[in-house]
Amino acid sequence: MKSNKPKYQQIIEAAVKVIAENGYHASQVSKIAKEAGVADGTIYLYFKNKEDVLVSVFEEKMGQFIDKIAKATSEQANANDKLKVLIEMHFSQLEENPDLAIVTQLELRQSNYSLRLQINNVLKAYLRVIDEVIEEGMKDKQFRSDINPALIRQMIFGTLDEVVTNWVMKDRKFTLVDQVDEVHKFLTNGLKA
Amino acid sequence: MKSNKPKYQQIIEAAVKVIAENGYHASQVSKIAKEAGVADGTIYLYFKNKEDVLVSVFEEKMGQFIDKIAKATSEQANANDKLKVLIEMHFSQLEENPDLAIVTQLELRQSNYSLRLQINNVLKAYLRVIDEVIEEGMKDKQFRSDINPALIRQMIFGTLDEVVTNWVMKDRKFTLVDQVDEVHKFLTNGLKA
Amino acid sequence: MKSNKPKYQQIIEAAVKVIAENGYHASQVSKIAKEAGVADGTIYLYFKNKEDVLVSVFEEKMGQFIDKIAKATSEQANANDKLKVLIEMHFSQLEENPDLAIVTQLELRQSNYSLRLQINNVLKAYLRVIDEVIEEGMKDKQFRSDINPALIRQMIFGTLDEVVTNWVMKDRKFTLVDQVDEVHKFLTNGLKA
Amino acid sequence: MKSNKPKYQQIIEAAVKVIAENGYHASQVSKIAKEAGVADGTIYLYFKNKEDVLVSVFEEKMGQFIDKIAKATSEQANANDKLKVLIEMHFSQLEENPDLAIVTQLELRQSNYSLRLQINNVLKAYLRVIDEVIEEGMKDKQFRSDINPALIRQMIFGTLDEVVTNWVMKDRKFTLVDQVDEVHKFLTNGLKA
DNA sequence: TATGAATGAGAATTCATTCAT
DNA sequence: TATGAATGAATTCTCATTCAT
Repeated sequence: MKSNKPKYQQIIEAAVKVIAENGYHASQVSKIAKEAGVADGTIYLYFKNKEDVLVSVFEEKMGQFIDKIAKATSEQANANDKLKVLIEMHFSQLEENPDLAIVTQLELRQSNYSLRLQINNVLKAYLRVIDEVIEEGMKDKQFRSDINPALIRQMIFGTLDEVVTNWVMKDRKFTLVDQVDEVHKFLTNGLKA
Repeated sequence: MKSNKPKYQQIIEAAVKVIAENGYHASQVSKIAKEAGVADGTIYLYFKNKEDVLVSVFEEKMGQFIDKIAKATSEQANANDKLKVLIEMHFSQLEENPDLAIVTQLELRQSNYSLRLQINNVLKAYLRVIDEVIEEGMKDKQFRSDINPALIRQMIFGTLDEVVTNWVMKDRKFTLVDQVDEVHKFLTNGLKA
Repeated sequence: MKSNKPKYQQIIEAAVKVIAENGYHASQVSKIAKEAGVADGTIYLYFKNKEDVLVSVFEEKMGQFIDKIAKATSEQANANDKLKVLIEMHFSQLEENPDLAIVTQLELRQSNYSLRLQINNVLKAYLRVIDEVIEEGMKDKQFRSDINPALIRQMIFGTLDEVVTNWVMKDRKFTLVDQVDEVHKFLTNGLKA
Repeated sequence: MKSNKPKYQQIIEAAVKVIAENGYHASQVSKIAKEAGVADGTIYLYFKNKEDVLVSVFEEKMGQFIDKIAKATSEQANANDKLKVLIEMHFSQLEENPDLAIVTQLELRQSNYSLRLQINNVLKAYLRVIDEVIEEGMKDKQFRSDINPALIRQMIFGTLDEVVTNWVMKDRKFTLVDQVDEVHKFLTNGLKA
């Protein structure tokens, strides 16, 4: 967390709301400022520029998202259970924060290359959590030993990401957490020794 | 294919090249026109607006992409083999067309919501191909019967898409088709009866 | 002259008028465009940016100013007469174009360093004309031989420039060309052998 | 001198330094406050607004500049000697204070019309000193009697000012006081009876 | 006196699209 | 069909100034 100043958090929350409601390209700085209840110029006391606001939204929100998942998996005894909790937490956290889901799955992906790179950088922490689960599964023989961990991690992340994106694009008409078991079964079957 | 007029194709090809080289946001209509060797205004004789150019790029290129995959899978005898060929074709086609891969995996995703919807519409044809493979696999007992086909389709597509995106973002430093066997094994294991 | 396109000249003339009437800092691009009867964007078809408009104003107008003085001095037989004509032309041209006088003596001097450098570059042509008169005067013994030509040139230019600036700042309440004889006498006395 | 309060002087000195180092347009109030070691708001306890700071810089510094020249000329016995001392003092004071020279010759001239008027007002005291020398020279027949004193004063000031500006713009690569004799000779020759 | 966080007005520039030729 | 000059709407960021403390 970059700052505990209340205005910093206000602006972050306002940005999520404005982007979720208006879409990436219609989210002007002035709109975010108004939603946050501050003057346009105040944004620039807390952020370098507009891109910095967007990156910070991702850092703050995904940071918490990832921390919770990392904590929850660490409390599980084996790789299969860890993977189960990871899927559960991934789905439930986004299901509980529809605005955040819209922002991360749809809107922020419309950003330019520079922002995409910074977003990917934040995601690395999540990919490492997945990597650790895979490693543990291989060591404990829950997963096959002939897998390419990096490729598997891409497939796990791609699977989860696509399911969530689909759910958002279908206007969240089905329940995400209800899919956990089947997704988990698919992934563990794909991996089992 | 919307049109066989040579200028129509010229503009499509120019758009792919310009977007791959400059990125989505730096691909102005005037740049595409110049690359295509026509005047700016001429673009509007063949396309309704800029978005229509981009949608058409996706339609033309993904249309061919999907047709080839549909044809190849139809020539295979069972679901497992069909899935194998689908992965092979998905990877090999994009590996052979790096410009197209950059455009579809990275650049066109920066587009606005309206364009994304139209892109998804084009993708439906591909998703139907995947659906047919899944159905056949279930019917022939190669795949489990307790799966949710729609969810499985999302996971398969998400897996392939993420692997390709990763390959593009890593500047295509590894060989995509070398991953086919492992991806196929992962998916069929996840699905097998 | 950079261009003969009519719009180019329209914009130059509009800029002179707008700057003379509103002052440097209140001369927005949109105001110049409106005065020129073109759209804001049209300015950018003919000029790289706002600074380029201002530099071009100076280049065009001072270019003509200097050309006329160079031609007139070349038609005089000796250094004293050349200096006389130079002063006459310097004063009369600005007296006949009050807007231009305001722009060159007051407004464009408020510009930033980059523009000032480019303005100085244009002025070099004028300084060379003065230098040639000084050289001829020294060669023909009309002027003393113990002078530092560069210093003398600065003093001549400084003298003329200050007199004109004063005239502009005093709202042009006296007649500039009436001062020619006395200025000429002062300068030639200061220089005579 | 408006004030003897130490902070007033601190701010004046800071403004000269900041403007000399950063240029007029990059000299924000906050930068001057930081250099002076005070808070932004403190500036407004001592000055009405930013323009007032800049005017005060000119008043303070040029006030001292002019006082010294007035005192030095008053100690000379005749107009020619007074003019000599005036030139000497004009050049030497600016040569000894390069920051001040940059500020008065280049940076403050980029200011708006209102500030220029106030600067000219300060300069009037200097112009009166020049006027007195001219009057004395005419009365004592060292200078011609057929001159227009106001015009001559403009030419003298223009000459000195242009020479100093040139010296500053050429990055002070030559020695200003070495030019005193030639400038003096040029001016007195131009004026002598 | 002194602080410094907050304010909010203001302007250059881009580029998709049009339309007279 | 084809051209390309012209259009004009739309938005980020800076910085002088204020005022509650």
